[in-house]
Amino acid sequence: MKKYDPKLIESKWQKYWEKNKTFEVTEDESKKKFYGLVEFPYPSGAGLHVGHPRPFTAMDVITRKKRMEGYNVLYPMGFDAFGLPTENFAIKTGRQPAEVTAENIANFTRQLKMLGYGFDWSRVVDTTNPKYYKWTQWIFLQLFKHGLAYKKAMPINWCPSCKTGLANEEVVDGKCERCGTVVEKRNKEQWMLAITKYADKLLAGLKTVDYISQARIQQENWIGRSDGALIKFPISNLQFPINYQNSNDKNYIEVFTTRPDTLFGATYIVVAPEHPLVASLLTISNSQFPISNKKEIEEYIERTKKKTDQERADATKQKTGVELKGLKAINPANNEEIPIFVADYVLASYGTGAIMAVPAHDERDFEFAKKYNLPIKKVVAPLFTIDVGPDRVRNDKKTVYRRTAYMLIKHWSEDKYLCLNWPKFNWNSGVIGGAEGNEDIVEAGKREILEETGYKNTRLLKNYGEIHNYFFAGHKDENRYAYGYQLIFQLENDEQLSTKEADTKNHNIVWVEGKEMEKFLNMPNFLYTWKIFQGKESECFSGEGVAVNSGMLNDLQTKEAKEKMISWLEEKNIGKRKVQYKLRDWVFSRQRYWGEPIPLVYCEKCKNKKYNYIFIHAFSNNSQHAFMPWLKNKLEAQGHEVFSPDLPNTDHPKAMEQAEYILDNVKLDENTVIVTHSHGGVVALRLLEKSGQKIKKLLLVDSFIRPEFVDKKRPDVEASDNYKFDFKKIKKNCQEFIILADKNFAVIPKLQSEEMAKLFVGKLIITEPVETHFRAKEEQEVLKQLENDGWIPLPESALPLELPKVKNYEPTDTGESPLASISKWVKTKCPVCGGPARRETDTMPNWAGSSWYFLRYCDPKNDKEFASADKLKYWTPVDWYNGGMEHTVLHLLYSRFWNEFLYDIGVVPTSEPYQKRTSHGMILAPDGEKMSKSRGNVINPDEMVEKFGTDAFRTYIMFMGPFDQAVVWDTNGLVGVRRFLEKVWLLQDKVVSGKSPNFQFPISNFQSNSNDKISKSKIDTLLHQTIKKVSEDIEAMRFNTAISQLMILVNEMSKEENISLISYLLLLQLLSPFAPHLSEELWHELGNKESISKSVWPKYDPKLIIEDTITIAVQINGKLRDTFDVPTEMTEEEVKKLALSSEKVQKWLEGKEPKKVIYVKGKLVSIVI
RNA sequence: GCCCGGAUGGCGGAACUGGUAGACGCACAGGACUUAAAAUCCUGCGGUAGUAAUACCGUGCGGGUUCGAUUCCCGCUCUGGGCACCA
Repeated sequence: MKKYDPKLIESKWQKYWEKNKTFEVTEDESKKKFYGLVEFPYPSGAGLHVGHPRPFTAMDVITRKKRMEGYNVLYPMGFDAFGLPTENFAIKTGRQPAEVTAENIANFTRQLKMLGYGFDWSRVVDTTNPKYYKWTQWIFLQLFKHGLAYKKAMPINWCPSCKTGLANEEVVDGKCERCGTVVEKRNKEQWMLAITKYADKLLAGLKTVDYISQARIQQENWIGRSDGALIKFPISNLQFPINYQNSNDKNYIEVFTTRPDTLFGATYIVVAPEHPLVASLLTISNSQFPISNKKEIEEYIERTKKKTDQERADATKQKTGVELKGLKAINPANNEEIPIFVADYVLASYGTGAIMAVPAHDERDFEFAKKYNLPIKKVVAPLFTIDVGPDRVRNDKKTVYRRTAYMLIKHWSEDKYLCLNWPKFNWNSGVIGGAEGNEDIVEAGKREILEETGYKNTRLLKNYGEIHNYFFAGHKDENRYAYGYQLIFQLENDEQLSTKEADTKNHNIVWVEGKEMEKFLNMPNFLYTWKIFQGKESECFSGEGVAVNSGMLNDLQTKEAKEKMISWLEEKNIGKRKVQYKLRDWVFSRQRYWGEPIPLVYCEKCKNKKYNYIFIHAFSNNSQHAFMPWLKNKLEAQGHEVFSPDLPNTDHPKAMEQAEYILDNVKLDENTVIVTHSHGGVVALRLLEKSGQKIKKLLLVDSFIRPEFVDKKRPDVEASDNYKFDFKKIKKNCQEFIILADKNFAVIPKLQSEEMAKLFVGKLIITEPVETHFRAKEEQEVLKQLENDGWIPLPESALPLELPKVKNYEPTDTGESPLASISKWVKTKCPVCGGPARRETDTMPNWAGSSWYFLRYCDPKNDKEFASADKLKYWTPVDWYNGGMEHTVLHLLYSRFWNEFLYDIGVVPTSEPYQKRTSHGMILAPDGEKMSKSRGNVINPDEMVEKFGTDAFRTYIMFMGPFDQAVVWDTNGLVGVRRFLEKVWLLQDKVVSGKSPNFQFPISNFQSNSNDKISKSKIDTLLHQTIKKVSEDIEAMRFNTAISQLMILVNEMSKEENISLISYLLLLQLLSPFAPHLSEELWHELGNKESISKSVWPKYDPKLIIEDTITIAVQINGKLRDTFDVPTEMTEEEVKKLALSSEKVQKWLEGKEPKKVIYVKGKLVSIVI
């Protein structure tokens, strides 16, 4: 027998697989597909470290097994190569990033091939290859054309010393990583992607996929849906008249709150330092608006600029803020005037950037209010409803409502408290007293103390406000709903009535030491009050309860109170229901060189171009309320022509008649833009069909193509047309279609809008209008869709827009992208008008290329599309995606967003890209730290493979520890795995039938019932148990226990004289996903001609895995006292009898009868004495 | 600070759904083989007491539920990941 020489056999089989294209796949409809995906690596200069192979090996094991199970397996690999580290390295060494990247990819490829993975190398992708990023840019253009990309001023990190923008990573403790200067925020116009428009879809989609719960929960939290309300707080002392009905944005502050039920408790307003109100107040002259502390505010804002969002949200730090002195708001619930603060604990990026502060019921507001001495008004009382035990509320008893004082009474000098013990009801409480009629609750309390305990002189220490209690009062045989008040008293002295005079028939008076109180009190409300008094529970109550001191909301529980408040706000038009997401739009610009150029140009001429607008209004409109007069005014002010006719017969319209009316009165040309509303859409379609003249744009505002409405009540509209259109002709006559739909689909059904978008290949915008069905009010979205900001997308034929090769690509000192200084590249022609234009100089973030790479793998060489529909249909969705914990939020969410969008525009077949998601834990360096070049603790796999061989390395990586947890690298551990493989190698000597040329391959039907009947020996049982365990463990990613089971099997086999060929071949198959080279070698050595990867994965025989005897444990009072073996089929009675008769058990029983004997089948007998 | 995980011998870890804690591997100790070493094989290996049988303690800490808790509940400590321009 040869010696086990990994180097020799590993390179031999790697060449064999490559030559035979063992792992290359094509679409094969006859087979079930399996798409296994791992996150493609960032090819850094340091090369692969031992952390990389963990997920790659795991998925290699899974896909090798799937392949043997008959699946058509796609397991691809690629490189995510744009990014900061390469760029910085290239700058430092004066080289080209492209050059460095190519080298790194070559090195990574060599290392990956060395590790023997079953990748389909013919499909490799590289995000920096123009043939790849052509499609990244193409997808961006689709996003842009569908209104999901927009420019917005966003703060960037700015180092005033280096004069460059910095990535968050380059900012350490608020200072520049390079020079240590304090980093500032600077505003810069950036491209944003409107991922927030997909918030609800991304949230809903999570319910349809199989993600590890951590990933799902993290994503849900990141999207962060909260249900609440927007509420307008009028500013009381500006000159504008306050009128809710016509309020405009100058005289109110709008807040978002999740607790509209606490509006009566809002005692001040806080706006974020970046809130537009603050800036506008500061620019307005002092004489007009008396802000007396303008300077203080300016200084405060200056200070917050230097903080990160994280520092600002840090609840441990003291909250700071400044009042806008001279300005007041009005709480619309009670018309009280309240102050307004600027404070940085409110973030501009969430909600409206302003909050109503309810210090009694929000911890942050509470802390702030304490610090600045602001009023705290309690409007929610905790509610304790007893629903278990003897005091539970009884449905068959009447409920009596009472005002009640719940009192804790401190001794006059010592730390002890006057308490009551109620023997009949098993209550331990403070003193309880009911109030009579309108009696003051504190007076009532004092009176009751006197009556019940006899103490005369009491002084109120604290009043913690209301607490409600709902329970069954046994002594009165009725349910009690107590409007409780939490009062803390102190006795002034020991002056007391004689006990006879006091009423003590139901309770005993007890003095309880302070430190015993928590144990003593057994009524939940008293315990709660005690904890507040001790400072163990916050006085601020942020939970749900019952509304109090809240006018019409009083007595309602939080849920109902919220609803009622929202209805009231909507009715009065001072607020409305609002779903708010924590998710923010995606900052898509980078001021860097090494990224995909954004394929847009800016054209001043196109921006200023004037258009001829035609407005086509709806059914039953007339000149009294003509179509969108506000829009006409705005567009005319910008210099456009607007034709907004009163159409004939609007009450009984005929679409064709109206279309002809327009054609008679206005001329269409290439600069014509038509805006329609509702029925106007039908008219516009007839117009386009008839005219034959090509126009610029058609904006369909909540329009339709069939007379089907949500309320189904418009006979005149149904009769207005036959609704048969020549869509081809219509499409040809208009360059651009925009469909604007009402999110609530209250008039026009959703399906119609979606259908139109598809028919016209148009941009579908779904938005929530100010007024349902976009009736008469000013709508920002309508204007936005008409305005031209001068950004022109490159035509598809101009893609890829390649990165220019330049010497100097360092960050500039203006904060602009390095590309901005290359004037040859920046200056270009407008693809629309041919005039001079300038290119966008920002590049895309690294996330872009990785947001869709899994789609490209399906069809990596296609130069007509990003991937063909057929191939996508066959391979997607990814069946199993494994990646790092560190990617469970951003990368996963971004790529889900892109895929969801591509699905919406009809170019990918599934809305969710990944069917299943798992995560691996990190491999830490031997020092327990993250491996990184800068720490100098990187372990290189080259070295390990050299020393131990690829198979040992792979097997060890899988054996190290639980796959989803972090593990520390330990090279010593490799020794054991190498020994294990040696053992497997040596076993070939024990194979009995030797090489058997007559053997039938494949060996899929090697079951106990085959001709080669395996007698049920100990080894066979173990072998089949191993088949079961390894199969199940691989599926559940419990690789470590799969391998330990193989070790157990091999150890047992080594003890045998002989082993059968069948057993050995089965062992090799089970081992092959982990150690493919060794298995392949031995497999062929024993006479097989085909690769082991083409053999059929073994199945276990259920009859063979059952053991003949089982061990039963005997516990006495939970402690193990004996064990014995019994035949598997023994009955419960027999086992119990056997257990009781055991000598050891008899000894522990000492002749006593056991109280209880519990039998757990096949496991143990538990005896209770 | 907020969100999501983790903690078991000298070390990596195992333990199905609440049922014999420490499988498997490393390290270590003793022995066999060998002139010797390496390799290999055998034995032992949580702690304390005891020659032993055995007993008690033991899964980060403090409580609780249970016949029985590494596993469930409450309250902490330490630690890993993420926090929107690292990938």
